[in-house]
Amino acid sequence: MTTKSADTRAAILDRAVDIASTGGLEGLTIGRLAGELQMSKSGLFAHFGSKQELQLATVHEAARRFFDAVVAPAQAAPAGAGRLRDYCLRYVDYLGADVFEGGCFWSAVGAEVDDRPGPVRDAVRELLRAWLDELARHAGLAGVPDPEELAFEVYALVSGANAGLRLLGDDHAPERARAAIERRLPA
Amino acid sequence: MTTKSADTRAAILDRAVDIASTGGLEGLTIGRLAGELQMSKSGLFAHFGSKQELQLATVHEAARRFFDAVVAPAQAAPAGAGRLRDYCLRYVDYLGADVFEGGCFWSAVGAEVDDRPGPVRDAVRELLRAWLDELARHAGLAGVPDPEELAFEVYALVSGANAGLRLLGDDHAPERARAAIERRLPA
DNA sequence: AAAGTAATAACACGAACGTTCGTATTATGT
DNA sequence: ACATAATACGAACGTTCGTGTTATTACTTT
Repeated sequence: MTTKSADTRAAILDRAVDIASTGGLEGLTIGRLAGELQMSKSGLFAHFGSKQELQLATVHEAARRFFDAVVAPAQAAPAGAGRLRDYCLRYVDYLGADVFEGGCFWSAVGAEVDDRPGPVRDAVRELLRAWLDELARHAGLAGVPDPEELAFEVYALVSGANAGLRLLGDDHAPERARAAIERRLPA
Repeated sequence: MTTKSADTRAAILDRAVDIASTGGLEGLTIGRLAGELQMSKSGLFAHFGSKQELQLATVHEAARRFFDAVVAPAQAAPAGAGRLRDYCLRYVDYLGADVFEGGCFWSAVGAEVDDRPGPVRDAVRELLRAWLDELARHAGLAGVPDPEELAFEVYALVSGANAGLRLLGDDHAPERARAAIERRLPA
């Protein structure tokens, strides 16, 4: 059963994720969110109880989107080198796929929360680490000597491509990242 | 001649850069800055006339610090491969050198302004591009096939190391970046 | 030492922030 | 149909934001 409340909550988070991907969790204000969704601040607020809960819910919703866009579709590929390559390709492609309105959610939010201790930072950190672990796991299965080093490099290159795309307006930044990753992947 | 006003302004910007490196330009509020420096909001405000001017001055002061820590000391090395290597080493080292209180200023601020058009974003963009151009220039002198690709990769890896350091708390992230860069540099 | 200028402080403003409260409306279950 | 919960609303709270205006201190220069 899909209750009314759940629908509203989903609509709120759907918009919240895009707002946060552009303006960060700081730009995600309850007033703005309520305005865009044409509902009252208090009505919206009641769904979460606090700003922090809204932020946490937004982060987890973003993780769901990332999972659907990058992780899930790659499950068809065989574990190890194949899955690793599939992950990497989709990881780069996701930058240009408008999964989030403001580019990579994690790049936008990561730099924002890294010096702000608390549950929100912990959630972002844990989700990112889980993703890197998953990359490293399949690199390990593929026989890569230092799987964590490879996971780090892939993450850095994709994040750099997002910055190149968003900040510098360099349209072939993703292609640069793809080239670097391709050169790094096991044959 | 060093007037009183210039000294105060320098002290303000000195603190402003560190605040912005932690909380971003959004966390750099006039009230907080005035409080930490034990002066009135209006007295501080008079030095800049607007928040945007304060932000621009802060960005340029950050550029000066980066220049002093990374660019200037490398001028001793010979142009080309030598300078490129020196740049890269200092670029990585600067992450752990506490040049900014909150890690890499450009990582903190870049993701924040990338979706916010205006003079501040333009300034950050131009400064970053100048740095990448300088890296690429010496890569070109060193005979690297695709100098801009190399500059991009170095930038991505250092930015990634900052994220690893700050967000994940991974202390050997810089070493990972160093290893990747070393492997990439011309012999 | 006095006059004049530059720098800082004090105070107030409108707007937006997160949050709380009481009330009205809409769905649900009997 | 009616009772009861779930959901949304509007208004207001206290705080902080950036930005002015007006006064007072602190420096410079004669």
